[in-house]
Amino acid sequence: MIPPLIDRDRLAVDAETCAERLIGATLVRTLPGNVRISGVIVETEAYCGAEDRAAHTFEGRRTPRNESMYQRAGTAYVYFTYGMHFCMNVVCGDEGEGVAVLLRALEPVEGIDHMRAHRAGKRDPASLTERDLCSGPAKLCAALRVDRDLDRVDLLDPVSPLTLGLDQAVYDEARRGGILRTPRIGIDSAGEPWVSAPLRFVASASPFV
DNA sequence: ATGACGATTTACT
DNA sequence: GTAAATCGTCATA
Repeated sequence: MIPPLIDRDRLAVDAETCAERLIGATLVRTLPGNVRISGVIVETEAYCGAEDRAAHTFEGRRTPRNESMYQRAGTAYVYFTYGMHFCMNVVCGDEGEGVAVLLRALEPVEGIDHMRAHRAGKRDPASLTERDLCSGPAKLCAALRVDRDLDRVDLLDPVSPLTLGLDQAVYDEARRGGILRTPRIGIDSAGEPWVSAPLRFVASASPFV
């Protein structure tokens, strides 16, 4: 079924609140040929803007790359890293604030065979377990074929090729086991207090992280 | 113009 | 556990 879009007001809050709130929401990718690929968000990280040493917008840095992070809540911020991977964020807060939530893992729902094909690359698609399809920020982008073309897309516009939905039953089920908070991953050079700040959120019951 | 460095993943020892 | 892959971006000059 098609989940209704999330309300923009629900996203126009601080990154920490938004990151917690996005656990259980559904990310939907639409490809040419009526192909739908979707999954439920089970792991997120908050990036808190100018004050956050680990954020791309630290000290108000504004460049062509991170421009979309300053757009209104509900905008996608997709960036290229390590010369080979894409990662995606959901912009939150107020327009011009530069705060966002990194999506780190999904529970695959629709288009699982397409995910396999997109993630396999040179490998045998059948060798990938379902748990391995979207369990990482760059993995989920590969699985849903999210790349730089989707940077700056409005995730709350129903005609966008990438949207954010909220099905109440799915949402509740994903959050049933509770939500765990831990420090963020891969930001070791950011220094304290940011390295140990508990800004990563995980659906504790999920095997898909 | 140049160089250092990633909000990572994968394969290999 | 360790290391390679791989290149756009950004700060410095």
